Amino acid sequence: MSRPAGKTLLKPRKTPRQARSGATVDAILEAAARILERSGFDGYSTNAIARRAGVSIGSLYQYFPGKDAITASLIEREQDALWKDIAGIEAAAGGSDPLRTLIMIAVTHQLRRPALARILDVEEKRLPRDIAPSRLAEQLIITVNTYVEAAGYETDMEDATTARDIIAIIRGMVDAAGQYGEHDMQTLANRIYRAVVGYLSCEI
Amino acid sequence: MSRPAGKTLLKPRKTPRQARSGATVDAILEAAARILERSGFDGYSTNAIARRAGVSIGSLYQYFPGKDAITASLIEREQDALWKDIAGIEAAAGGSDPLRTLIMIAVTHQLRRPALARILDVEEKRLPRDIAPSRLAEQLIITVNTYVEAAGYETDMEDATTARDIIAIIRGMVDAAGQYGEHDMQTLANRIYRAVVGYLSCEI
DNA sequence: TTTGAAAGTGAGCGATAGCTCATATTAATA
DNA sequence: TATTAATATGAGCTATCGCTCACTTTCAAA
Repeated sequence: MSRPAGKTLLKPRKTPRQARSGATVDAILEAAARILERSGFDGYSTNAIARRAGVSIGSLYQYFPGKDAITASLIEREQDALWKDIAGIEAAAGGSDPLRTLIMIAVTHQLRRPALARILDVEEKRLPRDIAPSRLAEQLIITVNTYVEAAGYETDMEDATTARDIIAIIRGMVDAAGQYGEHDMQTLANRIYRAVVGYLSCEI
Repeated sequence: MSRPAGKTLLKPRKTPRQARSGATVDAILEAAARILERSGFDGYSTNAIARRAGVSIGSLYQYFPGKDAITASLIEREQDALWKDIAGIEAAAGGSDPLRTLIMIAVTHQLRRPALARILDVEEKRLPRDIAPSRLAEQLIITVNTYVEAAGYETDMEDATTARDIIAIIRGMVDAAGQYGEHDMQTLANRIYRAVVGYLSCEI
């Protein structure tokens, strides 16, 4: 329970050099994910994570400086996967509507492991600013801004209000859908698309 | 840390009969609120709550069966205040646009104590279903449905998808605004209104 | 092989959390 | 004023948590 000052580090203290240690880190992260999505914060302890990963508590602390670091790494892992998909949009030519594709990716991602995604969203907000991953948020704003302008709508590149609003709309609707156990991704994506386009078009 | 089965009660174990005990309960709730909005979950312990409330830990447990019950009561307190404002809309004639009024109320409420509101939103999702207050959600859906139909838009009263989407949009945008430290309520309310009306009007 | 670094182990420490209960105080009732 | 129910107290119990460290095992380079 002790949380001395200067202890909130994000990065693993040791970088895996051999294959087996990489597997250990993966096992720890996956164990943490499974505990979180099955029982929430109850039972989400470092000892429980190590036990479920089939790894000793000592090994866990060889790679993570603290419990929050595990959660942060987990968030980063999911965000990287999401960002990888999003970054693929540009590669896949500009044939279809990139905004629509973006929404579909967000929906797909959130509904793949809904319980985990939702609890990580919550935990991300709870984590101290200096430990929580934040790259995704900035990258997303830029990307959304680009797509919105490409679609012919005006935006304010400076304060990025429009992009932030759109992201807030998507996140809000996708989160709610996960909460209510929705599973029809197409329908959900359509509704979100309506909200976003409606917001951009509305001239009241 | 023990959390035996059957211990997750929502209601205070004892109902205050004298004035002073009512004051005790209020002091506990306000102390919990202050701790939460000032330092988040760090330091949000029953002992700390009692100390800040100027009340003994024993008194705290006379009225609350556990820590979660305090948080739940706090959420309920805020939701009741919000609902009281919303219920006042109908009383205040149907002169202006009720949807717009509803949005303004939500914005005002969230930005009055933004840190507290945001952390309670998070905690509400984290709390076990059987202990978290849920009346507001149901009431809100009905109200929003009514306003939307009064404004001339079609809705599906059964699955309440439209109402839920609108609530998700409002919550998402208001939460994000609180996160980014926005304080201009009028501007924010206008943007949310655009999103909601846009969603309702968009025919894609 | 030898050898040293990398990886892995787990008993157990210090801290603190949630919570109880025997007791004291206060306020309403007779 | 005497009685009793309501309210308040806080030392301290137990459980568990995050985490350390002295130690063993495994692997790969020499």
